[in-house]
Amino acid sequence: MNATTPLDNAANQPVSQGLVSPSFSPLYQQIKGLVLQSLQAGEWKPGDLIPSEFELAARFKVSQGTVRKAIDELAKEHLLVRRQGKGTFVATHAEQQVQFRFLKLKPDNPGAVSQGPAERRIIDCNRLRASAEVARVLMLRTGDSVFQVRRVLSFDDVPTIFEDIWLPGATFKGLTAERLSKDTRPMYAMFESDFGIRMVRAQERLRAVLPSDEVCDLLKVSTNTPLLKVERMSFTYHDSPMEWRIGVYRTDTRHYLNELS
Amino acid sequence: MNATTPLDNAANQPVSQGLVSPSFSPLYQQIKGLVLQSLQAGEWKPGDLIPSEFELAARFKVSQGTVRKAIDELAKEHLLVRRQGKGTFVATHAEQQVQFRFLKLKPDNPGAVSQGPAERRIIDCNRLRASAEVARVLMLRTGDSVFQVRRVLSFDDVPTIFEDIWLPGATFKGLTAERLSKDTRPMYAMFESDFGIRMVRAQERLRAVLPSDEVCDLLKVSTNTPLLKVERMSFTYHDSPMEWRIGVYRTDTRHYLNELS
DNA sequence: CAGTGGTCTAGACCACACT
DNA sequence: GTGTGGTCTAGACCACTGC
Repeated sequence: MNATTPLDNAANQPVSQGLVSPSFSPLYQQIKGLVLQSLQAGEWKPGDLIPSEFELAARFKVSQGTVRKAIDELAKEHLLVRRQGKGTFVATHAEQQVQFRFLKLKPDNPGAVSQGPAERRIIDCNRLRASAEVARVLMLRTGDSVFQVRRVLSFDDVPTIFEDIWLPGATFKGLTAERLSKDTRPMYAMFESDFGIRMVRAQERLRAVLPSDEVCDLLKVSTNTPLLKVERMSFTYHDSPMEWRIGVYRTDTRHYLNELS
Repeated sequence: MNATTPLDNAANQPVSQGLVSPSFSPLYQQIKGLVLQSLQAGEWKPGDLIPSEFELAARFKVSQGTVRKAIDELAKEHLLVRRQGKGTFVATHAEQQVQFRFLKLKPDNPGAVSQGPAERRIIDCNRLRASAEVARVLMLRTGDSVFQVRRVLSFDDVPTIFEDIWLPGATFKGLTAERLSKDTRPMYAMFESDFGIRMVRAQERLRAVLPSDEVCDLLKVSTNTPLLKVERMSFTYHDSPMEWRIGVYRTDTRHYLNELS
C-alpha cells in the first residue's frame, strides 16, 4: 500500500499548502488542527488511547515525523499524554498527578500537614439567569440560563477557600448540589465524564482584598484578615470560555506558588 | 537495502552513549548540556550570535537535527532566541519584549493607563552581613557580604510596589544606589552587562497581607489596605539562586495575571 | 546570491510494555 | 516477539535575511 513513487511528492502538500504565501501554515500545524478537531468532536474521549503515530500518518497521508511534531505540541499543552511502549492517550483530570494543576495554593510547610484532597462542602447550587457581567465573560446573552455553585474547601479542618463558580446552564444541564456533594472526584473530572467538557487552559487574576461579612462567616476569619482573591476563567478546546470562578483564599499558613520561566 | 554499516553505528554514539543502561541520557540532552556550559562560561554573551546549527553539529560530531532539538529546548526555556534567516542568539533582558516577563502586575483597564516602564525610586542600597535567613535562601554562609536594595515603583505617579531585594555581595561587588538610580534599563539588564549575571528562572510565593507602618508611608496607603506580598527567588544558570526579592503590590487598580496551561 | 533557521521525509535502531 | 513511542541520521526543499 505504501509504494514510493514520484507521485508521493505531490502528496507532500495534501492539505492546503498549494498556494505560496497567503496565510501559510506548516503541515504539522494543520495535522495538529485535525487532531484537535477529533478531540473536540469527542472521537477520542479523555483517557482513551488514540491511534498510533503510523496510523495517523497513514490517515493524514503524511510522514510519521510530521505527526510526531503535531503530537509533541499537543502533549506539551497537556491535551495528550504520551506513554512509551503503550501509546498516546487523551489527557484527563481524573489522574492524580493532574489534580492540582489548577490549584496553586501550597502549604508553607509541606510534610507537616496533609497533602491530600481538601474536604469540600457545597453551600448551594442554583440555576439562575445570567447577569450582564456573567453573560459577558461566559460569552452568553444576558438572561441565559447559568448555574451558580458556591463551596468551601477545608484543609486539615481549616476552612481555607471560598469559591463562587459560574457555568453555562445549557452545557451543564442536570447539575445539582447533591450530585456535586456525592461525587468524590475533582470537579473537573466530573465535568469530563458527566458533561463531556474538558478544561484545557485557564487564566487567573489575583488581588489582595478584605473579606465580606459572608466570607468572614464561612471562613471563620475576622473582617481585617487580608485574603487572596483569585478570579479564574477556564477554557475548553478552541479557547471557549466554560467557567468563571471567583475564589478567596486564606494565606496565613499557605501560599500561591507560581513558577516563572 | 537495509545494510547496517558498522562505521555509521560507531558514529551514532560519539559523546558518551557507549554503555547501555546506566544513567542513559539522549544525545541531544548531552548537546544541550554542552551548549549550556558555553553559555554559563560566557563563551557567548547575552545578545551574541551563536554558531549555526551546522557549525555546532560539526563541533560536537552529531547531525544537525540533533543540535536542532537541543537548541529547540533552550529556546523554549528562553535561554536562546532563534531568528529565521539570521541565526540563533543568546537571550537578553535588554529586549523590550522581555521587559515584563517577570513583572506580572497588569493594569485592570489596559489602554486607559500608560503601559510604559514604571518610575523607579531607590530608597537605599546597603552592603550588610547576611542573616541566617538571607544566607539560607541565597546559599551563602551567615555573615557573608550581601547587598540590600530597597525601592519603590510608581505607575502614573501612583506608588504601587515596594521591593526589598537581597543579592550576594561577592557577585555584585561595586553595586551602589547611585548606579542603580542612574541606569535607565531594567535592573536585570544591568545585572547582565555589569555583573555578567543572567536571571533565567524564578519562583514566586504570593500572600495577602496588611502593610507595615513603613510600607504605609512609602506607598501612601492606610494600615487596613490589603496588599499582595510577592516573594521571589531568582535563579541563574544551573539553578543557582542569585536574588531574593520581597515585594508588596497595591492591587486596587492592577492585578497579578497568571496563565495556567 | 549565499547563509540561516524551518519543514518534511525516510529509514534505522533503542527503550519500554504487554503477551 | 510484536508494537508502541523515543532518538538519531541524512538529505531535500522552503522561507527569510542581507549582501
